[in-house]
Amino acid sequence: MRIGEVARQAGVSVRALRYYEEQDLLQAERSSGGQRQYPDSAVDRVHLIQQLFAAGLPSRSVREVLRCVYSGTVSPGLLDQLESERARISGRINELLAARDRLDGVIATTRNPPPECTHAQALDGPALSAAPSSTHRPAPRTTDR
Amino acid sequence: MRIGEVARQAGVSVRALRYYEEQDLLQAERSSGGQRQYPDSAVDRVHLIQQLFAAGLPSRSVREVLRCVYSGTVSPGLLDQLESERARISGRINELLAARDRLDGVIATTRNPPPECTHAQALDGPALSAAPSSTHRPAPRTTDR
DNA sequence: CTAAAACCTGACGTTGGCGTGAGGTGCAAG
DNA sequence: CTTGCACCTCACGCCAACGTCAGGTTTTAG
Repeated sequence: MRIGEVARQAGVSVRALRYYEEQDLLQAERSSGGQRQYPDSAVDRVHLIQQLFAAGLPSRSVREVLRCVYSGTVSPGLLDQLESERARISGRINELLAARDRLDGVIATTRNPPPECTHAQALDGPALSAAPSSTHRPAPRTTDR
Repeated sequence: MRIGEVARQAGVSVRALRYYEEQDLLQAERSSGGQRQYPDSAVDRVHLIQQLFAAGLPSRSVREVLRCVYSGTVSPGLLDQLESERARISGRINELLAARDRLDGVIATTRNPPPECTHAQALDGPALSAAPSSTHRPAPRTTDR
């Protein structure tokens, strides 16, 4: 399989695949003419890479995870690193949930403005239902299992 | 209130506050000597800005949201834009949930490697329980309400 | 055999939210 | 007055995952 086909099947750009090789995330054989040759499994591997990138892992971490998954060897300290990555992801999810709730408040306010805003404009504080609380959110619902 | 105090209370850098002004997200009066003067409400406003940035909104969108929230005026098309931002956030959350599940699979495999990997190394496909499916994930649980 | 895809290797550009000096000013205290 | 800290305005640096152009080679279709 050549690079263009892998790119199509995996839904990424050719440039991305070359970048993955440069970052040592995805190896390829070379044909006599110097062109990259991939096994079919490369497509799945690229999917995994994409998901890990989507999770916000840096390429260094992705590299280690890939080594672990595809070789069965466990480098020391990797587990701790994975756990901390997991924690970061959970934290990020909670951030996004909070932000989405906040945005929902704004949307609701926008959709039907409350009477207190119909006549009074340019309040110097946010008196809308989007309600920025003074110090700290109560951390409504978490997602950490 | 001067810039350093706002920065401390809001937990951001002075540089960030100046950047917000440059991006027209946070205005400030100036003292006779040219120093920025903020009302107390600026701290909450900065919190809101931070949350919107955390949600991945670009500064242009943040600017519009702020105008809406703090003035009560609804610019045309803003609602659609907010909805699409919300959708993006939800999509991002689902990506992260999927990635976290994937990572959990890797972690489980790492913690106690399955027998099939104890003797066979260098499988050309991922036969581990992290299990990259061939084409498309079934989109397990969504978070869009 | 030839033209057109598809591929190759550099190498520079992009994007955003700031970090980080450099070099100068405002302001309250001693 | 002068020390010293907080503040000011440029303006370049950064990081990551590629996009993109340039200029040349390999492979494939006819």
